[in-house]
Amino acid sequence: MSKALIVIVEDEEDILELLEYNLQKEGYETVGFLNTNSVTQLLQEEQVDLLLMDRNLPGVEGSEFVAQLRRSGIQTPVIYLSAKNKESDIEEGFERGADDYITKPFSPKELSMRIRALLKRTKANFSQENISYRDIMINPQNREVTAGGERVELTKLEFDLLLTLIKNQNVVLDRDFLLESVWGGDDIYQDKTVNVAINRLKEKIDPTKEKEYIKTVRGIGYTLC
Amino acid sequence: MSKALIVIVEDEEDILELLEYNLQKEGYETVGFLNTNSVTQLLQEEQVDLLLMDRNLPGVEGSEFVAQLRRSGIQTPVIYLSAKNKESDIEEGFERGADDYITKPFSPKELSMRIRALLKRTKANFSQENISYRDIMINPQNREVTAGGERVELTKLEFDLLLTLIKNQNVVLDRDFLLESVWGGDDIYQDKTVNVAINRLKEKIDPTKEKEYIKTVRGIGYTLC
DNA sequence: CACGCAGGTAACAAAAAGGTTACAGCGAAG
DNA sequence: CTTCGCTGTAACCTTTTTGTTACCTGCGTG
Repeated sequence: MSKALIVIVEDEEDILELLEYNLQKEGYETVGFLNTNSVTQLLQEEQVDLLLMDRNLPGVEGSEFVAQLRRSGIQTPVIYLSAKNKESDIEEGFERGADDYITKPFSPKELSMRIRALLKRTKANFSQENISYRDIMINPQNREVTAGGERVELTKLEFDLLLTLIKNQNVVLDRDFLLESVWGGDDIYQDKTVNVAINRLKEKIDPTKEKEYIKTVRGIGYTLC
Repeated sequence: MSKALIVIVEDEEDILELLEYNLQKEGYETVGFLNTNSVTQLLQEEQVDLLLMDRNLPGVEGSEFVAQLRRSGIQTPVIYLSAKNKESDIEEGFERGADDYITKPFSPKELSMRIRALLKRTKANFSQENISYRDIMINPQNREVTAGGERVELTKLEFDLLLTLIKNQNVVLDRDFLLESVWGGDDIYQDKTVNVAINRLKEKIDPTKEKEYIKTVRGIGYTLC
């Protein structure tokens, strides 16, 4: 199991550094931000395990930011760090999607324990692994494919084809194998069917034909390697 | 969707009653104990969703009891209620398997929020929170739905369908899954049944067809993303 | 350098899939 | 007992996907 990735948003640079230092020492991978600007993007692109969030940020209120995240479907666990310790503040924090709420000043040790407790409960649930090859990323859960950062729309057949190619990267797959595993072995198809499907797939993931993801192996079939 | 079951261990009868009263008011099912004697048995036999644990029990120390539970493989989430608020005590509590640690005196409201936050992560279905997707808000308690601020009247089927779609947003749900989880796996239905139901749902939550909440994934099923 | 063959391309038609509407059976409410 | 609303099915239409065919391209060998 790889290191958990923790994103920290804290506007005071000293505190941010201290937090990062402590958490890295505990064996976490950390990314720090001084404001919320590019956090959303990171959360969408990377598998972030935990968000440590100062509530007293200049500009956007931390909890409002989290509420936005929740509305857009991002369920990353959140722990608030806050000097606001009025009961109503804490309530509001939880209402807006917090998983835990720690009031400053806090002991680094307690923070660490709370992080561990929360990760224990959540790490397992977020195990949607993305499969990838070079700059192609595939999310099997929602069947989204990006190539070179660009979103690519694939049909069912194309998606299935790409998936088996990527799952078997570095192996040359012959047409019979592909027909069997992608098309399903019952019906009878021609070998050419594979060629055409591969072609359509190539056209979509690499329209300019610069990347040459899929290599043709003459006389056998195709491979990603 | 049934109520979450919370077991409370607290030796002071007054406090125990107060806790039970508050939590039942929040819609939880509770079982109270004045000591740890028969708690283990209950945890093994029933599907208990949360254990609220006083640390200062006569006889066995609360955290020692939880440590034993963990050793015997019981992973029920635990929140400690404790007057012990020394840093070392809190650390020890977490080390011995706590998921959260609340120091007395605490506000009933904060306890309730922390319970909800923890259940959200451990038992997604018991969340009492409103679930939402974009500008659709759904209240599972009274089955009220609003889309774009407008109240929408849904039939039971439509509601259940929307709920599972929202709960699984960002995941493509195929028709078999939907038939299984919304219609119930016993009877046999046609795939087309899903199409028609989705259509009726679309018509109600987005009559003008501008929002396009529900995306069709050709060859697979539907998704909210 | 030319020939043959495997693979690429493009066009087309069949098939598959989804949307839409209508209708009938069923059960709940009155 | 009647009525009304919900829901599954069927029929029909539209759109998208995909297998096939025909033809072109280019590689590799003799």
